[in-house]
Amino acid sequence: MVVARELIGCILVRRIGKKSIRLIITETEGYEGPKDLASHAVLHRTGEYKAVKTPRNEVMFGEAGHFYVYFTYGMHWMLNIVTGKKGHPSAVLIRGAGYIQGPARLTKALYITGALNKKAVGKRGGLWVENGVVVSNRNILRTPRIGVAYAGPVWSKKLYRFVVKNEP
DNA sequence: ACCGTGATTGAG
DNA sequence: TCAATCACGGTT
Repeated sequence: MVVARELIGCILVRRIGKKSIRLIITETEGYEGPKDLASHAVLHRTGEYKAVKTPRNEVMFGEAGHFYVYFTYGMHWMLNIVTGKKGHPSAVLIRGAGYIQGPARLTKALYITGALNKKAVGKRGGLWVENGVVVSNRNILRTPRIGVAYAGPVWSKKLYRFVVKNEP
């Protein structure tokens, strides 16, 4: 959650050939640990919830500083950065940056696909984060995460979403 | 409010 | 095997 907060105001840089796109991160969501019922790392088995490594969520169980990029709704890519210690699956979903609102629009605008999954955050992969502007707490809204009703009454209400106020 | 689109998951 | 679901976005 600390990372989700810290990423607000940082600059997401995407390099495509000789050109780069730089966008200030404006919206993030944290998914933290093996108890977070909203997390892809936690499988909803009958009568039991458990953190289980699968081909899709595997990278979440590894070292921090790698991308978790997954495909959903048959057409959208989602960009996350793994943040937890090894074996403690956690990630931050980047939901908005610059003028772009929405996680699927962001990946589309930055040409982000599953090719970046499991890659390290850095220039080698052509996608990285730099220090940007300082955004104070009073300019940040904390809300429940979006689209996680399946996580149940407790976990769906956690204030794990951070968004810069006054976005159009 | 409703649907596209296909990977992932859990049930049989 | 098969059917439901989905960390969404565009259209009605």
